[in-house]
Amino acid sequence: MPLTQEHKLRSRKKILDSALKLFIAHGFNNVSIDKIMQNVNMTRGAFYAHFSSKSELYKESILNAAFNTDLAQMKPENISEQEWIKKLLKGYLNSDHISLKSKPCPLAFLSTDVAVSKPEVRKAFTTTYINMNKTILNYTKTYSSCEEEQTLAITAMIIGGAAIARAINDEETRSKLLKSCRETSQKILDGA
Amino acid sequence: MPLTQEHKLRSRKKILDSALKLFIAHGFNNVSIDKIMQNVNMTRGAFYAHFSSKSELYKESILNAAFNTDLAQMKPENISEQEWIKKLLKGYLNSDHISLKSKPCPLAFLSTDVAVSKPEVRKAFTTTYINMNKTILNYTKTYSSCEEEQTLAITAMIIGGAAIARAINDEETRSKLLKSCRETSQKILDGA
DNA sequence: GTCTATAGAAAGATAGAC
DNA sequence: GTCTATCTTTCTATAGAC
Repeated sequence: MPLTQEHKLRSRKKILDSALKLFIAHGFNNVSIDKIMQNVNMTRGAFYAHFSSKSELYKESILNAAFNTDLAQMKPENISEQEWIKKLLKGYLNSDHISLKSKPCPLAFLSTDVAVSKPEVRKAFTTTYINMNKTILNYTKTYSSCEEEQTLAITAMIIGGAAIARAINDEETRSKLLKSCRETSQKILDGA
Repeated sequence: MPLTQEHKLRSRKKILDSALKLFIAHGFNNVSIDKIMQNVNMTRGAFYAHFSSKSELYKESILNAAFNTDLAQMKPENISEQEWIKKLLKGYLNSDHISLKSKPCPLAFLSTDVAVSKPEVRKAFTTTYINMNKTILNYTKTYSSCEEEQTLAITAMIIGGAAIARAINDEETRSKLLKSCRETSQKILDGA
């Protein structure tokens, strides 16, 4: 790969990571292209060498985020499917995730913005959501009678739980909510 | 009550309803004060006789919406608590609710916007969320061993389910998701 | 590929007339 | 209480130099 192209790809990746972080932290409309580019030490002009519009950036940053989540990584070989899912759930319904200290789930923190976005953005969100459920089902079906209905309900619960936990500003309610979602989702899986 | 004050209250209520509808349909930042006022046949100047800022309007429209939900109304005397909850769940996880044809739940359709809003807005959201759980628990505890943990998990599931259903643009996935949440939430309540 | 400069549009909030 | 007019800021996107 030529040096210039590799350089371009590195720039692109930096822009995508910066964009997602800012979109989640402040909302799509509250983040200007200027701020995103300043965050990676570039200027607004350079942006359009990578993306044709802010909306395209949004779509790409969602796909990039989905690719980076813990769930999208390979399961470590030394632990079981059941342990892996338990670990993932724990990491998801965790205050570090809610406060964006760990890799954020675009499904939990962007839903409102996505609902009013262009079709291409909603498509990226939809694909990410479907893949999340498929991946979880592939793990859970190896150790429980879990079917699609259960994974759809569980992902709704954990995505909803994370979204609410981030929106509310009462710490006691937040930790009760996260605990309830952790325990109830685990129960559904174990009992299924 | 003087005629002018009654008139003012009527105007205020119209603005609040218009605002909520538009905020949910297009997102907080995509709705200008101009559009909200045009929607009730008034101009931007009149807005500031009712609210000091767009953010205050947001807070008040969330509280107004919470007051108007089906859950906030009295249970009809001729049906049981269990039937009432079942009916409410059905109405919530319903395509009419997702497409905003029935009275929308601010918790499901505003979470991302609220998460990046001013403390007063998040406070209104938090109070609404806590009240939703209290109200549900008051009904469910009359017929099942349902406790706070179950209501927190169930509201996370239905709020999350509604939020995702609105964000995705695949009709088949949407109806599968809503059905799963309806059935699983019902099972948790009946089994609790 | 990245920069600076700028065009063009839109928004929140205020001032003053009626 | 509601109107019109305006100030001021901010944003997306483009143009052209290097």
